[in-house]
Amino acid sequence: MSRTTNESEDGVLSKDQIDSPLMDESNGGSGNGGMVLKKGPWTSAEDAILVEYVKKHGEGNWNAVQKHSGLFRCGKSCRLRWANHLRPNLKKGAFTPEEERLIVELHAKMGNKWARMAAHLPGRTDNEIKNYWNTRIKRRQRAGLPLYPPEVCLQAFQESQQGQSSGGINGVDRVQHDSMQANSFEIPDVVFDSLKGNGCVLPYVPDLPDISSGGMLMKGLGSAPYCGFMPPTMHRQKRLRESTALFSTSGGSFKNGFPQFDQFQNDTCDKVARTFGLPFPHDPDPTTRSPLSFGVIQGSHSLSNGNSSASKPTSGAVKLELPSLQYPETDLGSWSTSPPPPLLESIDAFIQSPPQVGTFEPDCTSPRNSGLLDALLHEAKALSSAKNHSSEKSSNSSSVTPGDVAKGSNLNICETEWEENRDPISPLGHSATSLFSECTPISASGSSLDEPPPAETFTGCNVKSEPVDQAWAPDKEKEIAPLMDYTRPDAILASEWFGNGMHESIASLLGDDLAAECKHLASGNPTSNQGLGFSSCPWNTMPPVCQMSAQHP
DNA sequence: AATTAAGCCAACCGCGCAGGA
DNA sequence: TTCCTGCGCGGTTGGCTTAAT
Repeated sequence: MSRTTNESEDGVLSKDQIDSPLMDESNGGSGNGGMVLKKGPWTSAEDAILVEYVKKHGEGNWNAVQKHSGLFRCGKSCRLRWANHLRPNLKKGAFTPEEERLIVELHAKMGNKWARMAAHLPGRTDNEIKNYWNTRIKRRQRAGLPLYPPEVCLQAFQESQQGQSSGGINGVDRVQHDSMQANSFEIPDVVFDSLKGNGCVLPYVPDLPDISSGGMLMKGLGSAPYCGFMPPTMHRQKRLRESTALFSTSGGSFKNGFPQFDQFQNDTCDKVARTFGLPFPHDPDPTTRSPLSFGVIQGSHSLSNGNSSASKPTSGAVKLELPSLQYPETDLGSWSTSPPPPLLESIDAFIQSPPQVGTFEPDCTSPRNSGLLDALLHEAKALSSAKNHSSEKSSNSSSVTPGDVAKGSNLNICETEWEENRDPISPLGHSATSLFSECTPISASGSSLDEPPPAETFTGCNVKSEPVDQAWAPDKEKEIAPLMDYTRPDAILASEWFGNGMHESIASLLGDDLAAECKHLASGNPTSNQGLGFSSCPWNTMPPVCQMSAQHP
């Protein structure tokens, strides 16, 4: 596994190596007494030295290694080498199917917490898992598959329902898990099964609207651990920490008492939601609803045709790991073939009776993230909730106005702009762009992952008000488009929540001009309760907003 | 056979946290 | 309280390997 190029079996460092560009001269300063540290691949000799050192002195105090062992490596490098390659009991080779499943489950639960995931996978390192996951994501994205197998989604969903009924994640009095540690680390080795019990994922699902609105709105594009879905401009790690800090510093509880781990869970939920098709809670058109429209659907073409699956490395084969798509019959089969019908039914029921956005406790939409806009909206919401909450739920459930349809083109333009302004692989990208790409393969002909259909045909702006272009993957589009929009940041604007006098509150915060704009947009919203998927009008405003929030530190 | 693209993985980098001085 | 150091984590990169053309 470990490549030891620059191998110099007989020595720690040759002069060439020391003089090589690999040597980190920048680190040769204070801590190293001007000594040049070597970079790059480790040699077996270095490994031996490090192993010997650890045997004598134990792990830790890595900076001392270089001082006492003669290795020209920085402490970090030593630690990394030890942890990833030299320490005993490391398991080498391809991940077994069990491990893969575990990783998926853990990731669904933890997000990009590689070290924590590694704790559940004896012999595996965080780096290994991370690499595996990233590769898997790429594969699945390319293949148009959902990141999480339906089973995981369903489990998560089921968990969420249980959790919702049992305690309410949104409860103010909910105990603040000390970050994820409480739930993720203490989880027994077995992972996902235990996940069922801790309700850690569950909370998210019901909160999807919140996620899509508050979370995304605030965070901009960044919610997903996803890992690869994160906008390059904003590191998730950073965001997570920031948001966590935000939560923790605000008295340990957000107004609604979202625990710190909510952020973490948000990630999970986000992922689960995406896998679900994200917007799953709202499918305004029952006719389009089907098991396939849930979860599997986005990638379901693959799943259903047995082409899915995540990497299914050949068991025991170290270097024989092939792209997951080459193992359709194995793992994929289990993931894709048969989501438990009962679960689907429950999901279906959930879809039929999704939590109305308007019914959200105001605090449920409180900023889980540290986005500026989110904070503003939340504040505005808090200000307005008292006077507006009860009376205006229906007022904004206005139907589509002609003007809305007329706006279609503009909206589409804006949507296009939005598409252009976001990272194609961001969580939002997943909900929209990714959906495009994921659906295209099945749809037909000329489409490819690289060539998503024009946004205009898929924006959802007109989905409800007028038939979409049926020429393009009609069925799939019907299923997905409505769902998709729900995941968009603008959905919140389209919701009752936003419409319920929110503009008034916003006016106090943003000024009349902005508020007027918001009001205008909100009033033009063709959907209200159920039409979250068709938040076409507000959509216009979102790109700049999201950009702002995304840029917000 | 040569070239190119994609996959994969080890290692590096930056950041933040915790503990101690 | 502030600063420093050590450490760990997560994201990214560089380069090797393999597959495809």
